[in-house]
Amino acid sequence: MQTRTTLAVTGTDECCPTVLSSPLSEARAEELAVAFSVLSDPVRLRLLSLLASAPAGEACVCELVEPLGRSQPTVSHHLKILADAGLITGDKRGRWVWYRAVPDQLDVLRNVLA
Amino acid sequence: MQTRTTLAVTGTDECCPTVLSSPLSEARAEELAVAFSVLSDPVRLRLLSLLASAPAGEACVCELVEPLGRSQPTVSHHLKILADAGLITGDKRGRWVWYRAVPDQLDVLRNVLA
DNA sequence: CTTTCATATCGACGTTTGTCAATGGAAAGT
DNA sequence: ACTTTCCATTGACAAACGTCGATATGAAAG
Repeated sequence: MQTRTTLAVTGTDECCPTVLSSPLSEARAEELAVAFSVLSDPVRLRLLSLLASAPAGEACVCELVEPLGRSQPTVSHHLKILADAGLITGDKRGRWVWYRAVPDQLDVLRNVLA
Repeated sequence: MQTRTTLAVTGTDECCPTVLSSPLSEARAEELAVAFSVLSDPVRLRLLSLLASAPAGEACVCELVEPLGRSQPTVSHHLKILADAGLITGDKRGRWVWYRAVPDQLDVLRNVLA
């Protein structure tokens, strides 16, 4: 089951509350913690950067396994986590699935740290 | 043992490589993953925001335990993790230890997500 | 229709993490 | 000195996580 859990762009009532601007609610803190936990793995960070700098901005799984030095199931596992977080998207074409980075969610997280 | 592990501001040779601008080295990815893992806990995120918006920008541990709903050892544990990451600093005055947020490291992480 | 290939899912295992009760240590009050 | 108060450390435990081998799915090729 794909549980796409993107991030709320802003808080409840204010414009752009950041981590340092106002006390986080318990729910918002939990939400942000989950978002940052997606970035707290070296394999996922390298996946993001590999996809962003891949030719045409996309790559299939078979091209990612070897440079990461992890098994194919492990790479597939991390791709799913990134996709569920809205950081990448996968497009199945023929036998291959082409993944590409989606910068929007990263921007949201970046603004939270302002 | 206090292992202060702040983050390298830039990469090896380029000016300001971000996650999406160039493929991360294995070492850099590991370094960033550790940094983001500090932010991947709701208690630590709330600690950061509570300290930032506290009167005079600082608070003692005794003022943090109750709003967080965690035990005093647990709060102390998270404060240590934040301090080791360079995100906060503690200042012992009398019987109290006053913590305050240090925004510099957050800026570094924010730039990485650009 | 069988085979082959690319990817996803499952099951299991060892490691890491968050949590608290109990304890230790330091500083101030009595 | 003795007690209190504030904070850090220790030890133990359950839950979450990263990893891989085995297997399932699904699409193209022969």
